[in-house]
Amino acid sequence: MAQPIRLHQVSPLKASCHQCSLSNLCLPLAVEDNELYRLEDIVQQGRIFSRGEHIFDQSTPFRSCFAVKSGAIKTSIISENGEEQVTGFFMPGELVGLDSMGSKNYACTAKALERTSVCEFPVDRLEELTAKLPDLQHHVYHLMSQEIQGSHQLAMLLSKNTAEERIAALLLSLSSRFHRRRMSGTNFSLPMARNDIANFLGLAVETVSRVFTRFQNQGIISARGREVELLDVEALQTVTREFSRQNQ
Amino acid sequence: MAQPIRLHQVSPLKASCHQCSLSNLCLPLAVEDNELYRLEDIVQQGRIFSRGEHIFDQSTPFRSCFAVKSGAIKTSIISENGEEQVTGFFMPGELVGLDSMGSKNYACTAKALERTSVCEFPVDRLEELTAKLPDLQHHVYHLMSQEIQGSHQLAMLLSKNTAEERIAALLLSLSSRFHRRRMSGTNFSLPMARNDIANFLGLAVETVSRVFTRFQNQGIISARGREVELLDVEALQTVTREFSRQNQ
DNA sequence: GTCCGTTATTGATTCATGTCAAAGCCCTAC
DNA sequence: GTAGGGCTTTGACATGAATCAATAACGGAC
Repeated sequence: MAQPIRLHQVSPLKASCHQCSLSNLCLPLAVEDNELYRLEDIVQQGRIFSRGEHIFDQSTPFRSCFAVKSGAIKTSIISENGEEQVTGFFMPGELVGLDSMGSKNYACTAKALERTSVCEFPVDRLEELTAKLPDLQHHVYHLMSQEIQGSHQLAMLLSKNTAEERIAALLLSLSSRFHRRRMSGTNFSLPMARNDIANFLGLAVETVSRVFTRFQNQGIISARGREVELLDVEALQTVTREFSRQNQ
Repeated sequence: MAQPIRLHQVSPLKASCHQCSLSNLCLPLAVEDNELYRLEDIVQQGRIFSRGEHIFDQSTPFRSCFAVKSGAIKTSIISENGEEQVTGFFMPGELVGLDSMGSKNYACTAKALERTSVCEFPVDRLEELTAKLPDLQHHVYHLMSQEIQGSHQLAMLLSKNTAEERIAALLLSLSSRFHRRRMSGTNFSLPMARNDIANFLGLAVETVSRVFTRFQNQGIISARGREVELLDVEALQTVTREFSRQNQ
């Protein structure tokens, strides 16, 4: 279908959502094709962060949300006494920073787990745009509610489930997120270290390590470092009995 | 200051945010006086629920958010295998249902902990209104992000803190929420049963009970059933070292 | 006021997971 | 290619909180 020609040229600083392979996962998902230029107007092509770099931290004034384009990000909160709690992992197509909406500073710290590129959505402009595009507003509400639900699901996992159940749940969650991007859901490489997994799931690193080897001995998975293969998804689902709804 | 007379009469079904004592905590907080009638236009005076009644559950189609007017509500998610996880307690002035925004059904079950009255905000109309009132939209984003943050804080509490720390944190959170309503922050009655506290904090009831008596023996609190007095807030804060930021 | 079901407390024991300690592995940088 | 530091694994042991079990207190209904 021929699109009417728009006078909005793609500048080097502007992202082209039209051409982005993640447009069916990211915000463009909720914007009509003929309105997409409005989103492109406000998006800024973010820079590339190398592994370990901070995208922002809890002392940064909150300006923007970030969509992951490639790579992966972990977010965590750090308490007064310096303890860290990993609150999430963000993969391509996912939006980081929603937990800070309406706050003065970011509510968490975001760190690139690997070489990562992002698109930046300045919130003041995003809020203007969501007021104009009801579908987009609805979608942002939806994304935020998803994040609340995911976090509640995590709380449930933390308070009710064993180490094995937690890890099975995480593996399945990652699996479905890879799958959504049309990548293998059974053969992938973990973007995060054991340490991050442990912290996220409220476990000691040693426990994570032990569960991985246990799963391996049972033939459920096969793992070498960050390389993982899910050999028996059924078995993992049996272990879990929950967390399934976390990603829609 | 004289307000221009509005032709919007207060019908029995409509709430009067103007006269509501909670207007400085609830949504009216983010609406200019001269726009308040718009909010009143969409609010429905909800009915009164008696203790134990469901406001909605996970099979109810999502239609509305509810503001607590009096009483208290607990929300929880119930997993496939029937396990319950209490996800929050809502006191007067607080908004229930944000975790379901954009979903087909409610994401949780809401139950009145005591005789409770609510105001109802149908979401379709609320979304229309937030598109028209930028401040209100901003506030809703803010409330949702607060809920994400609170839930992350809970996850941290669950994964990093001892039973004593969790309970101290909850007591302080309740204290500050009572205080915000200009009620005593040191002398109040818990709206929820020990069981709900236990479930929320990922503990066994027995543990909650034991910690209560321990705190009592240490002279930190004094408790008789649901009646609680905080005798040494400092001590509680020392126990906690976190969770403080949970309520703004 | 009294009865009965629910909720709370207290005690004894068990167990999953944390902690401490020590190798081993891998990956990067020189 | 090799050296170094950071991750990861594995083992031994300690422990906080769960579980099981029983009693006690409460609170609503009649």
